[in-house]
Amino acid sequence: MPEAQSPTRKRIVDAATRLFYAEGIGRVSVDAVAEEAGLTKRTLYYHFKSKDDLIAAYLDGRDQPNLKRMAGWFEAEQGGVDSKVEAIFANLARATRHPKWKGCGFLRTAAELASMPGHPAVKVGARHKSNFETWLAAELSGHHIEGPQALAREIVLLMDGCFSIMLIHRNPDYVEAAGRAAATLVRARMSGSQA
Amino acid sequence: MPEAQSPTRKRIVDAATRLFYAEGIGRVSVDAVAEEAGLTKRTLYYHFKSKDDLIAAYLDGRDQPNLKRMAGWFEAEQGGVDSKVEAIFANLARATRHPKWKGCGFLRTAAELASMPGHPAVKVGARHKSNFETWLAAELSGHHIEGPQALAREIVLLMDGCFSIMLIHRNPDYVEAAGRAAATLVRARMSGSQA
DNA sequence: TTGTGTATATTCACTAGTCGGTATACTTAG
DNA sequence: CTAAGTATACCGACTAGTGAATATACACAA
Repeated sequence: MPEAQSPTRKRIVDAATRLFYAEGIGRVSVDAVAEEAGLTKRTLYYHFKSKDDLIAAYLDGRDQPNLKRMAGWFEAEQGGVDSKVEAIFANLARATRHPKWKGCGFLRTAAELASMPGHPAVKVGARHKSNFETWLAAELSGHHIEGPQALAREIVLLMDGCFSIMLIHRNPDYVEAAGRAAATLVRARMSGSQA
Repeated sequence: MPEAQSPTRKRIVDAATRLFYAEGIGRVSVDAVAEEAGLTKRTLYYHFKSKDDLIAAYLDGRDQPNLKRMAGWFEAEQGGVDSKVEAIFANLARATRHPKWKGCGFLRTAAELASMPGHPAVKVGARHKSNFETWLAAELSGHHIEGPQALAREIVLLMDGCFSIMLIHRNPDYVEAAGRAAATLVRARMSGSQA
């Protein structure tokens, strides 16, 4: 029985994270992950019962870092809520320009597992996306916004639209456009506003 | 040299379409496509030079049918442009309830090929998405809408957000929410309107 | 009408390599 | 001595792609 917080386990997850994100879960073999981690496949299978298990662990490890990154962008912006939302997209547009950027790992994994809706990794992804939506709704509350939950969902849709379409067009203009649309939706729900 | 419109070639593309959409391009072998088409792998390789070539042909065959489906939904709605746009999402929400629905084939393929941005199938997908955006912008023009191109792009982002997030949550409420957001964005750009 | 050449289209059998997963044995720390 | 952890070596199944032979159909000459 392997320890949940074993350093070896962490090395495996780190290696899996690098490879799975860069190449996609279907294009990376367990052998490749083991080699990247500097150990043998048998050791990997001592710490994880299957590749599916490892995929879920990979996504689980990305949940909090991703949320903190988004929250950091949101909080760093000094303007109103609409500006804070738009700032997330502005930072995202910058991130997509990085050569190693390959979209959202959660969405890409869900796309690869579209024929297995109950896959544990998809459940981890669903939890992450819900976490983000809930966090955003909380941030939007108490700013004279009607329906912060509904607004958070609309913004999530725009953001995931960015992630997906960027893999097709590779054109950050789409992310900027999404940011403007998100700001429009925020202002449309601000009481006393007419645009 | 195989004919471009050979009936055998069509059988292969049809078989590939069924399997690739249902399982994903990475989870379907060339052998499986050949068997589904009722011929041998060697024959398949007579008509297509590689699996990548076949994947591109699969997506190319979905371009026009997909566009016509969207256009049909748009035109069938009797109300204003905002209602017509929302109708696309309403129909989409219904489509996502079908058990065989597995998201957008173009986006899923792009997600699987995220590490190969120049892949011919990704280019086919980019052309399809551009075709849709261009068609929508044309439909939005001439209805007292400011910036129909920018609006079409925002709607595309919401739609692709639906496709992606539905693979994670499998909850059609997201599609309905996207439809309402799209209608809001349309009305925000209608001259003389205050919402 | 018959025979022959040629291009298209299809099959069987195969390669060389990769896949996820495991049986077995060894090392090392308590 | 025991048990956790790691290594070597292997499994059967599957992978994309190919070599060589062959079936089919039609053009054209005798």
